[in-house]
Amino acid sequence: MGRAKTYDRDVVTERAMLLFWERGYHATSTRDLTDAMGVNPYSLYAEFGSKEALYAAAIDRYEATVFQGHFGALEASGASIEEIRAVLDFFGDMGIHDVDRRGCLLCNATTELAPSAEQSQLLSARFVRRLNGAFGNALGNARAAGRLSDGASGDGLAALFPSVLLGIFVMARGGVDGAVLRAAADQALAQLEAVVRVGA
Amino acid sequence: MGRAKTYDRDVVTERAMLLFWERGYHATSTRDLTDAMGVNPYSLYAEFGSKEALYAAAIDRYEATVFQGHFGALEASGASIEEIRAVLDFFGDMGIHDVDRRGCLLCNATTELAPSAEQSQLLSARFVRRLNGAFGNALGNARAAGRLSDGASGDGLAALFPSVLLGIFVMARGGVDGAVLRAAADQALAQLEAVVRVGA
DNA sequence: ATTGTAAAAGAGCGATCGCTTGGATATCCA
DNA sequence: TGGATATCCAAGCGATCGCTCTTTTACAAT
Repeated sequence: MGRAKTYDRDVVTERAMLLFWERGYHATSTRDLTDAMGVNPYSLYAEFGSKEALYAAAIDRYEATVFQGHFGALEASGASIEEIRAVLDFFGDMGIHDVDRRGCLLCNATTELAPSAEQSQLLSARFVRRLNGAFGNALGNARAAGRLSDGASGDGLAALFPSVLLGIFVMARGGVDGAVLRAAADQALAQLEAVVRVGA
Repeated sequence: MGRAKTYDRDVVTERAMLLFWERGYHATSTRDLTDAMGVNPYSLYAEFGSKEALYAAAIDRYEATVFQGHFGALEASGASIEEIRAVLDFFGDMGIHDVDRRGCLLCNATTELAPSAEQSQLLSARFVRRLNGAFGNALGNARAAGRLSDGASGDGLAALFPSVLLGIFVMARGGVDGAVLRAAADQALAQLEAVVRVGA
């Protein structure tokens, strides 16, 4: 039935994702993409249809792999305080981990393409809603387990933490001193401990 | 002495700033700029030198006018709790104010151009440092006036608030539901009230 | 081995990019 | 008012943009 493809869709999508992540949408040319993906222009358009569709595929892959890897634990049925601590602590060290200053692809995509594509609004809203829901789930579990102090609902923190993380993503991409990111994360962690019942 | 200019540098820089703010750097063509500025290509390059230099001029104007207008009060010698409340409350309504979803130009510039221009790192670092210093100034004044509770230094909040605001900027540009922005700002305000001595 | 078929390869499409140039025009000084 | 001079204006520069075509090549089914 004809010649077989010499590339793997997942592999080349991953490479495109990394390039978009590093440079952004407009600053990445199709020539850059074909070079990095090891695929010819014809194959790129036969496989994905357009640069914009390739970008969407890269975004989808990012959410299914990177985002899921970072926040999936918060969405689990057993997620609680420990998972929140781990996530906030991890991104407190983003200045160390993210040495090449890629930040977060979803955050970068939101700020670069917000006004033009109406679907990007859906993307951003879904992205933030998922972050919000992830923290809300973990905090809700903690509350149900009686691990939060009486007055605290956790809803406020479920709104605060995503915003803090977005700020950390921006600062990481901007090359801000890692100590500033660490301080922001530590303060968020302190707010968390303030509502956790002692000894729970 | 030759013909006089038919445009005002401040006026055309303002127009360029608004266009960059709305669309970003790469998505704004020089044709778009000359149209919006009401200036010919020759005049644009005679006045600014390059698209990149015009962008820098727009950034400078943004910091001197918009950013200064929003955060200048926090940097004043008399700034205290009231100024912090006002700023956080204002951006809690950013979903209402920023109907055309421009977000923050400095935040957008940080995420779009971070990896390419090394000077953008300086820009982002300066931008965040100024935000940090502004909140630190107001919190320091409040502490010196004995308005913070004994244990609280305010340093943690001076790191937290800029991060929360950056998150709000991203969400506003992404078209996220205004209630989410409001909730993040309210929680930040709650953290502030938690360290303010009652009746002070 | 032969043949049908789909992918690889690379030249190149029209359009637009940032930017420049030459002649027309308007303003300032003497 | 008469040059001198700097700005305006439109046309268009080479380069690159996203994308497509034709030819060549290699795999799969017979």
